[in-house]
Amino acid sequence: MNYEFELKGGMDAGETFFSGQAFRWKKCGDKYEAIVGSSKISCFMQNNILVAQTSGESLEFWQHYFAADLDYDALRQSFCMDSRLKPCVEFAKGIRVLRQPFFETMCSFIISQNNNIPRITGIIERMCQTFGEKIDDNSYAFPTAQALADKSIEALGVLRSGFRAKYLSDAAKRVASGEINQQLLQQMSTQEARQKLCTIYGVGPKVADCVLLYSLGRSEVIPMDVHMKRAMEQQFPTGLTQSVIPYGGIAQQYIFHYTRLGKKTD
DNA sequence: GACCAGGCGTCTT
DNA sequence: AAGACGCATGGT
Repeated sequence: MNYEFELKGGMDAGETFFSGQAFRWKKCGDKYEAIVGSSKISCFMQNNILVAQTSGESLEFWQHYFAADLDYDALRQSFCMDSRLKPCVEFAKGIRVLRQPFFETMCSFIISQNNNIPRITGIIERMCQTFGEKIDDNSYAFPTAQALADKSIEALGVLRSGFRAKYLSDAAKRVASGEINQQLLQQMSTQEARQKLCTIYGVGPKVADCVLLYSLGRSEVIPMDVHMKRAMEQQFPTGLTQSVIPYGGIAQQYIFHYTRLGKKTD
C-alpha cells in the first residue's frame, strides 16, 4: 500500500525515530524502515508530506501513529515562548512524539529499565525473531501478548533480557487475559490509567508514563527519571509555562534530546 | 533507603 | 586483553 499524507508542522525522520522513543527503525539509504505491529513500513519525508510504502494497516492507523493531526508548527511556536525551552526546540526542530502500538510500547519500556539503547534494540530484535510472526525473509512482527504469555520464564531466556523476563511474562499474561487493555485505559483518566499500569509486575511510574505518552498519546505526561529530574530542576526551576503544560510530554522529548546530545547542562 | 537484578557497549588500564 | 562502569528502573 502506498500512502502520502501531511504531517502538520513536518517531521525530521532521523530525529524522531532515533530519539529513544522507538526501537525498531532503521535507516536504509535515504529511506527509513521499521516493523510496526505486524506491518512493514518504508518511508521518507518530502516537505511536510510523509511518503510511505506499507505492507498493511489503514491510512488512519498510520496517521494516528505519526500523530499527523497535531500541528507541530503551532506547538513549537508556543514552546519557544518559553526562553528556556527555545534552545531545546531549535536543537532538533523535527522531533515528533509517535503513538505506538500498545503492547510493544509496554514491552519496549519494560526492557528499557536500567538499560542502554543498543541492548534494548537487541532484546527486542530477538523477541520478534523468536516469538513474532514471520512477515518475510527477515522481518518479524512484534509478538502478540498471547504468544508471549504462552511461554515459560525459562523459554524467555533466549532473549537475554536478564531480570526483566519475569516482568515481560506478567505484562503479557495480563494483556492476553484482557485485564489490561488499551480501550479500557483510553477511557480512564491519566491518573487512573497510570495506577492500573503500575499493577503490572515490573511496571513502575516511569514505565507507566512512557506507555501513557508514547502509546496512548497522553501528551501532558512527562516520564521522569533521575536525569530528567536533574535537567528539569536546573533548566526549569519554576516549572513549565502554562501554555506548555498540556503538551509537557512533548516538550520533555525536546528537552531530553537536547540535554543528551546538545549542550550539556552541567 | 540501600541494595540487588543480566548483559552489553564503551571507556580505562 | 582485561577490568570497571553505567544504563529513560523497580522490587525486596
